[in-house]
Amino acid sequence: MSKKPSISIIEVAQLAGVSKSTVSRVVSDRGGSVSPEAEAKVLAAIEELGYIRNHIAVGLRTQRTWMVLIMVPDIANPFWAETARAAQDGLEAAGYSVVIGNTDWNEVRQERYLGLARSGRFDGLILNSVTNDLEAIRSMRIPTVLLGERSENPCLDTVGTDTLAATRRALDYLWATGHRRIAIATSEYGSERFLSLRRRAYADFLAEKGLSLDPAIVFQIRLSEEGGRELARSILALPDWQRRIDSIFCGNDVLAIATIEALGEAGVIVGRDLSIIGLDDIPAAAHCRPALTTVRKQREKTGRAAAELLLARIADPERPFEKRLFPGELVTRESVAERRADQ
Amino acid sequence: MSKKPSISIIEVAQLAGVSKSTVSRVVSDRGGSVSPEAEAKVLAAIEELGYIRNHIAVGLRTQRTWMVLIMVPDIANPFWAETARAAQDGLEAAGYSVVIGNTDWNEVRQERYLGLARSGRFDGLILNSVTNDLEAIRSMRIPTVLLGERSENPCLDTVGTDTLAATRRALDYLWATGHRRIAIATSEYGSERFLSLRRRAYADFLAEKGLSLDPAIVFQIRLSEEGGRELARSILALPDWQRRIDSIFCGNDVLAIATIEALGEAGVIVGRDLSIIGLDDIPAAAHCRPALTTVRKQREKTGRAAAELLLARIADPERPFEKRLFPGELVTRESVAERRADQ
DNA sequence: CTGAAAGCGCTTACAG
DNA sequence: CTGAAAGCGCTTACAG
Repeated sequence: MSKKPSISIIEVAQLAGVSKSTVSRVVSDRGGSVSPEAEAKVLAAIEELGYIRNHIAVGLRTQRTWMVLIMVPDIANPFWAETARAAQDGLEAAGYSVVIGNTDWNEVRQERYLGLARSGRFDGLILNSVTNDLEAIRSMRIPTVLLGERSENPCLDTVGTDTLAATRRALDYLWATGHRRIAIATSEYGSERFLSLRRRAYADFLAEKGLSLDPAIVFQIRLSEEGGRELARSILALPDWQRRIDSIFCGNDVLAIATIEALGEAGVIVGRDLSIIGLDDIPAAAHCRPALTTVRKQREKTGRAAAELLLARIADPERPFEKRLFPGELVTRESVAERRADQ
Repeated sequence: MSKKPSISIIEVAQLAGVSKSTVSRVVSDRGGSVSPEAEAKVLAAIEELGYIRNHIAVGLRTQRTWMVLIMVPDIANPFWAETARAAQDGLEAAGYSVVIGNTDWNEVRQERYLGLARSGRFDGLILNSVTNDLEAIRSMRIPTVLLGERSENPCLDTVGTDTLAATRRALDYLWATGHRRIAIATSEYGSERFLSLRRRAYADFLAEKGLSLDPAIVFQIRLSEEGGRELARSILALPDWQRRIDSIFCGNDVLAIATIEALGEAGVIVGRDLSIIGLDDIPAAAHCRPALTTVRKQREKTGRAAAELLLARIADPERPFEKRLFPGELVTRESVAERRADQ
């Protein structure tokens, strides 16, 4: 395990009896301009020496690393895992290696990864940003695609779900099943310029139905298991909560499922005492009890689209920004009760 | 989004009126040997120019990238996600950036990532290998720690759970609750030199109890949701299966939970008609119905230990190999029935 | 404390 | 088809 002497093209060239230019020509697969004999000698020397191309050096020279970084906020959430996997497929097919950065909803970590990108280590970035400072990301001038819409006029390529419409679909379903005291629980990146799309859909919905927005039932919460336990506590702590809330739209399934679980431990039966609807449709949504009614996001398509847009951006840095949003699809299961509409 | 002109220490040096050596001394944090005035001028120039250090170049020069790659077979499995997260904490504290590679149980992908490592992009590797060719990994001479014991005499640093003991614990519990026709379902990396530790524990257990090994109830299956559906099908396809199997040890929780689910759809009630015990204790184990009895692995400790061993290896490439195994802990829930011991 | 110079391992016009 | 040379952006002895 000692520092390997690191054999380079120079040694290969010597052994093969050619110049290092020639060695470089054969190892860099840009084909052409090497005689079969020379190539054979070089290949033999490479084999004999166990030469391995140093991509750090290649990267320095060519300004290309053939690596792409996908940054997600929660590696343990299957939604991200599967979206990343789909993107990975598309990128690898184009010759890139993909590597994942877990920001853990943490700005410091995100900054750290962005620093990596800035310092030339990746040819492209796919990320779900933990912050709203998209401008900072854009100004890095690294090909980037955003996973998840963050504003309506993007300054970056964007792929994701039409969150406004998906949230609306969930809310409409709650309404149709007779719910009138609908709460929302979602994370908030906290600037008024970038009011979360889920929150905006919620506000629009209430306004349209002539309902007033009760700040006490707008929960700002991390979209995680921990958030779910916290949400359950917040609900239960609300004086006379059953009068004030008959249903909750949760910002994602992980939160929804954890909330159901935590509420269950407190004796509240979701799907009867309280309705919960999620967003994502991760595998666990079908497995938990009660099974979660939710709005499905199209992970596969989203991931693939992310890869496509990134490849297009790398190929042409000047092309206009593109946004590709996919519709969500309602999946009804057991966590939403049917109430009489006049209740 | 055009190629940035990439301002380097040369421009900074010019603007600051010093040599690039001096600039380098201030940006490389090895402190020392720069006058306060020079430093101030350099810092000002950096600020004005928006200089960003190119780590590809640094990496080429210093042979250090300050990046570590963690390779896991299934990013969507919370077990890996959390273990990786713990390792990430330890590594970042030491100044490294960590990035995750998802091999998806795929040798080609693993090879691709190893290629990245070989070509100088990472200072260290933490991986759960999809193959048994540990020698190939060792011979790369890159600081590496294995996540998960693969053989008893390791040629690499290893951290993980004492799989032999953990499996044994699960089997003993099945025995203690009266099960006598115990099946096993786990993946197999397929060489006799490296018989899976789970399988070995199983064989030892049967031998000790004087039970014969029935190959028909030794299921070789991928440790995934898909594997669970396949396993359910295999069980159901076995003629007179209820006579032949009263319980199954599943190689991990993802497999166990998916199997419970699939069996449930076929009308088999786990915890009554059949007992299932898992390994890992992922969050879903507590949430599924019936809740899964399993053996808990210590993800946090494992991840931390991986970081520690890797750091130690990087610091001293010649130190003897170390193996750190943590015990598993039985967590009883609902998926294992209590049978009369004489049944 | 500071600068000139060599060099990390490669690629790429430029001649030939 | 092939080689000599310059250079990617940095670091690091070596002098001073």
